[in-house]
Amino acid sequence: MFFQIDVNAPTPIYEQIYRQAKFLIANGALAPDELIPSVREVARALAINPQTVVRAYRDLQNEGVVYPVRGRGLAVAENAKKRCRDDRLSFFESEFERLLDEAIRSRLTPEEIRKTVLTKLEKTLKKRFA
Amino acid sequence: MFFQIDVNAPTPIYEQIYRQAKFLIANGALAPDELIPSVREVARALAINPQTVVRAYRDLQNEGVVYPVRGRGLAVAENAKKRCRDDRLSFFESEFERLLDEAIRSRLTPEEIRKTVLTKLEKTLKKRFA
Amino acid sequence: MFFQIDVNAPTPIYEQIYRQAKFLIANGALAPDELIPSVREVARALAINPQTVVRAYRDLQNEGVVYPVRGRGLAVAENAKKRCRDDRLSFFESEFERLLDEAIRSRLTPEEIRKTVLTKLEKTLKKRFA
Amino acid sequence: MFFQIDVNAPTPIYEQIYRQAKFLIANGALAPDELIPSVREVARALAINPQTVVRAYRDLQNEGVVYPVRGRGLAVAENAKKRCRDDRLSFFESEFERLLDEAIRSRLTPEEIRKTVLTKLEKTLKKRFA
DNA sequence: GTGGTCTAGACCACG
DNA sequence: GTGGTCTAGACCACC
Repeated sequence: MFFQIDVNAPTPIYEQIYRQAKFLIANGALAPDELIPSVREVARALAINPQTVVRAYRDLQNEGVVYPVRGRGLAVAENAKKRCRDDRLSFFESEFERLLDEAIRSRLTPEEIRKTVLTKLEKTLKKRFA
Repeated sequence: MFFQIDVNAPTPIYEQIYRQAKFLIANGALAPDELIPSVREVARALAINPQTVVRAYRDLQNEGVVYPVRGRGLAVAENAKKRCRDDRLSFFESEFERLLDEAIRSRLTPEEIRKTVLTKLEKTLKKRFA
Repeated sequence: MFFQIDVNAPTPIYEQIYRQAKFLIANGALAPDELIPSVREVARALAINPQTVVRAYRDLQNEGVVYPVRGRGLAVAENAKKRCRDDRLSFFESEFERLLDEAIRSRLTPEEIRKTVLTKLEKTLKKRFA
Repeated sequence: MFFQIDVNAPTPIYEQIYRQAKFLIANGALAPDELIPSVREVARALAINPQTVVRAYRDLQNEGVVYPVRGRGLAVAENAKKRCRDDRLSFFESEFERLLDEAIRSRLTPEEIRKTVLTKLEKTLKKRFA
């Protein structure tokens, strides 16, 4: 299945789906005019309520990333790839920035922050991409 | 005022106060047996609901970091400094780890993650500690 | 081809076909006892699902506007012309009325409504019948 | 109560609320930084399911027309008035245009269209604003 | 089969 | 008290 969700993550499930869909489009894994997996299919595969998927797909539609094909499903918009590409890192980047801001407000020193980030980063990447 | 909060941050206000109090204790800015600022004082200074401060202070009490002094307020516990020191980086570290996890689930490549983190890190530290 | 549909319009495709068929009959473009275009022909010409055409033709049959000719298709009923004539403007009229109702509920003033309608009306007619 | 809905209208209830909220903001009936009626309040007053109101309010938030005030409700954004003003007539205008387009596709003549619109317009305005 | 809307009710976080 | 999320299930329109 396309989507990998973590029901225990603080990020809402619908948002995880929403973001991953955009990433898949950016990657080209979902091509323009191609139908994305149906609401029911995703709900079944992830063992979640269809409404949760509906919510994610509605947000994608509101952004113009996908468009409805009557009676068939939702398809990737022509111009979606470029737009999703632009969003690609900005999610991650802005969340990382917020994290740094709060660390600074909490009086962590630049050295502490830098050391923690660099250590954790390499350790995690090593472990997850070993 | 001791605390610097950001009402627009996704982190609840009460948690921002809770964390910063612990950091201040770890730093020694709030010494053992010293009274911490009163609920009213904090609420007025930050222009927030007193209940929010109450909630933060309750969490601190539940952890044994502060203890009530009848009629006078809340004071820093004797053994609090050591305990807060241990927590010092763990908040930041664990949140950064969750962020990395989601980035990986979202199919960002190690290179993209590393580049984004390093760039943003230095840029932010430079700007905020210039 | 007789029918002109807009797959992006909010009006269902089958209803667009249904209405246009009735208008064509009212106009005399489709005469009594004349065969209307076959389901396959229409579906192919408009590049739509044959079931959609079937649905439109079923509605026409249910109203008695067309009748089946075994092995040949659907033909226009004798008394259809008069009946279609009566429906001619009522679709448009009733939809326009609903539109006005919602505009009023949305607090648009009579002046705003009148001005918008008159301007748009003349502009559109001019452009489309130039 | 602020909102007037028609449960029998083809327009979804949540969209009726969404639109009327924008109109009220454009009118100044809902001022910047003022709290809009709560989800529960609206649901009770209109005798509809709170989720339906939630849906409308979420759309307003996504557009940046209202913003959440933690624990208190949703407030009108500073720049919302201008934006809503711009949208004010465009809903009505674009729907009217779609209606005209379909009338033309249905082979109504310019004269028929003009006569129907003008008659219905004056009759409705007279009746509703008598 | 598809998505869209609505209802009903639960639980949570926040102030 | 507020909004946010999720579940469960119904009914509809469309193809």
